[in-house]
Amino acid sequence: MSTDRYNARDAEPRWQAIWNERGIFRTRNDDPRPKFFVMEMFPYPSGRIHIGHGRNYVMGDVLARYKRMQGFNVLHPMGWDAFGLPAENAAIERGIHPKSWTYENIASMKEQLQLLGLSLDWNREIATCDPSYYVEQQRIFLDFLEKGLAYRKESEVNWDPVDNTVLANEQVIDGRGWRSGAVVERRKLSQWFFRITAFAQELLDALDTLDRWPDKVRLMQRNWIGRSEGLEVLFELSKGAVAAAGVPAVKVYTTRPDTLFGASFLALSPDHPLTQHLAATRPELAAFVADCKTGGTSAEAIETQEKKGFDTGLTVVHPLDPARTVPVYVANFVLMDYGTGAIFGCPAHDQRDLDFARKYGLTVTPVVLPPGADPAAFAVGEEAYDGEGTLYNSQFLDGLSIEAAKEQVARRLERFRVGEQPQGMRKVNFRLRDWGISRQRYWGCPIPIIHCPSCGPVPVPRDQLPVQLPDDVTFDRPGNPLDRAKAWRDVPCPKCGAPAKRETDTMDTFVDSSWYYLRYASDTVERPLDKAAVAHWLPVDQYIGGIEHAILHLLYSRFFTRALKACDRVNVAEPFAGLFTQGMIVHETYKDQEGRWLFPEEVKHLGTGKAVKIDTGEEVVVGPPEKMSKSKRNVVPPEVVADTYGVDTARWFMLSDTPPERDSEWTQSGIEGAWRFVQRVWRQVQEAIELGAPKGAEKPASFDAAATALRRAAHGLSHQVADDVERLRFNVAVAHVHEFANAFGQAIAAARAAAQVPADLAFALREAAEIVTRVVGPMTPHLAEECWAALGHDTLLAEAAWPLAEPDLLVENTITLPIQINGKKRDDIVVPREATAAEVEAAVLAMDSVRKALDGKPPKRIIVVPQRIVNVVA
RNA sequence: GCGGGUGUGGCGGAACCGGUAGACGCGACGGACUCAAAAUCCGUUUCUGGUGACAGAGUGUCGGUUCGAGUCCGACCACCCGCACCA
Repeated sequence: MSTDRYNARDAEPRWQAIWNERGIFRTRNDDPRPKFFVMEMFPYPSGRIHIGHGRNYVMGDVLARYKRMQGFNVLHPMGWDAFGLPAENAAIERGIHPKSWTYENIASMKEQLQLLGLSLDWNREIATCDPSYYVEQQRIFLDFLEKGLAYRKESEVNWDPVDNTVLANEQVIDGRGWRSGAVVERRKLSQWFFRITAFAQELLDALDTLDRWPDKVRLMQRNWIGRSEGLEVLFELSKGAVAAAGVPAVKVYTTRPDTLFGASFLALSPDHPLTQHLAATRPELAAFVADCKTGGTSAEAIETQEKKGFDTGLTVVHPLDPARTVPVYVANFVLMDYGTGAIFGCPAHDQRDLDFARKYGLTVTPVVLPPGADPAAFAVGEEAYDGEGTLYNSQFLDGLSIEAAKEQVARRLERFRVGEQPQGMRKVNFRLRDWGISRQRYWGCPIPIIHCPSCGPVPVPRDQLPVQLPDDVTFDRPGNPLDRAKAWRDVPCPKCGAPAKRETDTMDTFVDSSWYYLRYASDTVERPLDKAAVAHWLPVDQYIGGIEHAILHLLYSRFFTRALKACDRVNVAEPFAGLFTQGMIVHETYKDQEGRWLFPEEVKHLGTGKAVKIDTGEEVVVGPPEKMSKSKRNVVPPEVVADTYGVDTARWFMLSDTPPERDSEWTQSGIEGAWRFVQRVWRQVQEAIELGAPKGAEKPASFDAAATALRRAAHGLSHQVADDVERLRFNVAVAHVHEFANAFGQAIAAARAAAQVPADLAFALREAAEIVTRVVGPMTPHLAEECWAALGHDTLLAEAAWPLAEPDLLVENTITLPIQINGKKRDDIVVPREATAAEVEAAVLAMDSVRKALDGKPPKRIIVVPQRIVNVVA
């Protein structure tokens, strides 16, 4: 018996060097084979990576290697999402220039990634902070500008009044600036926007075509786009109020016109023109509006703040009942950029309106009666009723369903006139807002615009692109260094030549990641966005990344391809045909008695669930598994795993046990189990070489039961693992390989026990070794190369074909059916595969156990599900 | 606050379209090999009762549909993710 261990530390670098030398993962655009484009979401170069980062790259790599074996021309690229806030924070905190910080991180992360043995085409590597990348992004911006897909408008930012700087949402903590601690204000700035709303309907409709996306992601996008059909309704101001308001009517948007008779107030956004008009002469309202401006701009901050209102004293006339008037409030929860910036409140049927009405003592009139409720007794307490029902308390709507009432109200108000306008207008609204891309920061793609006092914003002429970031900047003061970079900023207007200033805002980093997959398609720097290459490679066949990008990144990318298509730059609308969202790797956390975080390598587990610090023996507090993070020290560096067990072990472990879409826990015992299995595969292949037939031996004419069982197991393995990998069920693929190894082990033991190995078994052993080596190839590629070479091949396994299963070996001739009596399993029966339901029924009724259960009586019912189950109802 | 998800043995999890719950692995226990150990191999391992054959219970909780529910429906509980300037 060969007792040699598989030496990963020797084999892994050796095979990686050979793959590199032969350039086998380099992809050519003119390769005639069918294409397969697989990519993982590119990383932000934050520093060192930990093993938690590796999971999605390994999953993508398994698929890439598998598809290569299936004969595809695979594109599997990698790049760096290299612009962003952390680089500037490093500059502020440690005085390192964002550029050198970023490129140093890229260098070390690249080294770590290469360690994982990923079959990437590094020739197509990109970094979004590189001018050769962002020059094209600036061209795209100008294309969008020409097509009206980019424009400028006012929009609010988080403003830190002490540091005099704009804050990101994550820099606002409990409504205060993270560095200054000052209460944050919302302040308006003129900013650039991409008109994603122009595609709102199309982005919504096309979700139905994305059948290889998770349903939950499509649902999240659908809700985010938030299409609603409603009615815009004009509320005329009461006679005495028109003068004060300066306008004859207020327009509100509602999706529930059926509840109009339940209206008890109108609420205006603090930013509504009428609010602004009134506040100009009423200091107490101005103060209320100013108060509404404190706190962050995030939806979470706005929606969780206390609901507050201000009674303007004005009233409006009810559109369907001129005898009634309704008070007008200003409320902090009404958003100016959704609908018309004004709503009517129907407290009985909307929880937020109800809370507001209770707080300010407004009437609550139910107008929708739940099915079966008594109209005399039904009342709304602390919970609004938003279910189905019948209209009442609503004059001409009484007795109608909600849908019918909506229709009646719309028809009637469309006929009414307020001045020249119809009082009601049907309107489709989207929750989706245009995408604000301006960032008041240095480390991002410069927006190629020059602001001229007389010509306004002027595009930078295309022959002057890229507008490169100046290197000579300082981070010693808060604010955007580009505002202070005079030599860079002050330029003549391209139109009139007068002194002008560059746009100092840079682009949102989501812009960078909205088209990088298109850049990968091109194999030349000269044409970073190459229409023909995009037509060849897109859509991405399989995109793999975290669920945290379910909405923004993926929606922005879907918008980008459409916008680029409108500019005639590409021909593809949907960028990602297949999407997979993988879970994170989590790890236990450890704290010593003083509450300091400890690294896993400082801790030793005792059998009892307790753990101690290795050097002191002090007991350690073991916390639940959490996302790996530097701050909690629950990280495992890939180098350490590679040095101790080898990369293939780490890859195998990452694919094992946990379904890939779920969070997976990294454990020491798990990695040791993976290491044992890697060794087991190696040993079994060695033994099969020793006991089996030589390479190229002739196939025997027949196989006995033992040899056939092994052949069934091996051929079944290749069939099942292919299916598992296609469906990205890597944990099940791993289980199938384990199952095979158990069968392989028995066959090897049988061969070893025989005086002389029979020819059919010898052939089957050899065949099994050849099959399992190729099947594990995508998952443990270095081990597989080593086995492949040991089997006598002088080709690379990475370039071998997937083993084709013989169909005859995949079907069983007999089937074991479970027998249930009254839904409980009581027995089994073995029947021929092609037995009819009637034959099965007869056989079942003849069984002792069934006869006993029936006790001489005929069964009430008997259900035979062919090839599945039999249920006898006694 | 709004939107989305997850929940199965001691642990990670499997179970296809409603059809044998617990595949496979980890851990634990027992055995073989060994002078011994490591490594390896074999066996047992959901819970309760029983020496045993076996019986009963069991997929977060409560209820429903069905011949049959981890799977479908309703209500609830716990935890996780996103919310437009983190990436």
